[in-house]
Amino acid sequence: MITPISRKKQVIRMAAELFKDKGYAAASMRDLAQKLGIEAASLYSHIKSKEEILRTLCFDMAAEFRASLDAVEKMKVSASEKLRIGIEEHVKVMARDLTASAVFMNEHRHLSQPYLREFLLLRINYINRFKKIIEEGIRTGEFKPHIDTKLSVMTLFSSLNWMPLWYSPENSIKPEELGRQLADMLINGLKKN
Amino acid sequence: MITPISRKKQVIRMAAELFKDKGYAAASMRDLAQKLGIEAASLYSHIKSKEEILRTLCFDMAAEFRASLDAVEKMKVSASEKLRIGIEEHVKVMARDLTASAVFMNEHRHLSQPYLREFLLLRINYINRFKKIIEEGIRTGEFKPHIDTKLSVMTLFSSLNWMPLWYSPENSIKPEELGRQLADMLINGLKKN
DNA sequence: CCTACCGATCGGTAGG
DNA sequence: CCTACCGATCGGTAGG
Repeated sequence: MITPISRKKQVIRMAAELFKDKGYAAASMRDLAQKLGIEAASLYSHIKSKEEILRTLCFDMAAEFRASLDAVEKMKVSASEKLRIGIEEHVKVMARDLTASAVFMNEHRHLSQPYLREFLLLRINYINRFKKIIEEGIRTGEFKPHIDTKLSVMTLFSSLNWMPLWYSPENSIKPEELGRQLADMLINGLKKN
Repeated sequence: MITPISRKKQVIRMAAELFKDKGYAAASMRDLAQKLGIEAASLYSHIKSKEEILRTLCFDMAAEFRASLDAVEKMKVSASEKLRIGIEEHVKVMARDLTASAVFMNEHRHLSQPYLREFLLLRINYINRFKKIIEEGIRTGEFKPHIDTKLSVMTLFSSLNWMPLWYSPENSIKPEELGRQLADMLINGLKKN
């Protein structure tokens, strides 16, 4: 009875690749079955539905992001340090599964209700926690007083969330170094000062 | 004979909204027909195929981005000024049609060959032109010497390209101001210096 | 712009 | 995990 569990995970992992490559709606269960070398109908002995796979991928990633930020918020460091570490940890979580991260970001809108609503709440909550860090940095005088926090935080997440689409750890820098450089760019900018 | 042209544009505009909201693959021609108050079959007297609409949207936007960058490159200003103006103009082009911009960014992958290949070439070309501006800024000493130009330019485009998904000009700052702030954040960072 | 319709493909089930 | 199959929906065409 070890097989069913790991086989289910294998199905989900292959589905993640397929959803990333073709998009959720354009990826068929027959495509997925072919990747696994089985018949389409056989998939349903491992999973309940196509959307169950998407739900698993999206909510598992959400839980990981949340947990990483929990740890960062507890740290007794300055706001700019907190932001830097938060960015680095977010990158680390994505780097652990770039495929699932891409699905999380691009395909969550295909969740049906009430899951979609729940997902969006988790996401806005996560974003707001980062926004509070930026606001703290403005109050303490670490960040510029005039910055638009909503714009800043959305720009931050845009940069972070697209990373899984172009980053490949093989022929590039390591995730830790990527996170460090990304944080440096967003906090300190490109310009010499 | 004025009707056919504007009606076709109307079909494309409605399709853009639908593709943005549901994604290209999940948006059906019957959905589109319903939005226009006609039968699905009637769409084909205005357009040749579903993909023709996507092609029009993607390549029209690409042409606008290209034209805006052409103008910026001709300017006799410093690299950091060129980057700032390039960002502001990119935002302006997007703001002119946020819906088409969102489709351009999120749905282009559903183009079939050889259009997909052509589109990706246009896009990599555009990105490389921005990369050269950043490299110029490093040579002239305006930007930090150690920055990873590929990472920088991808971060830049991530920030820019997600904008159509969260920005709405009604209850927020104007496009020009958004472009200015976005450029400032990416070039100068959040930190006070 | 409509009615009528087509072949292909979809997610999923029954029963083994 | 398979064979056999279902109802629904897809993009698109013929002919008016």
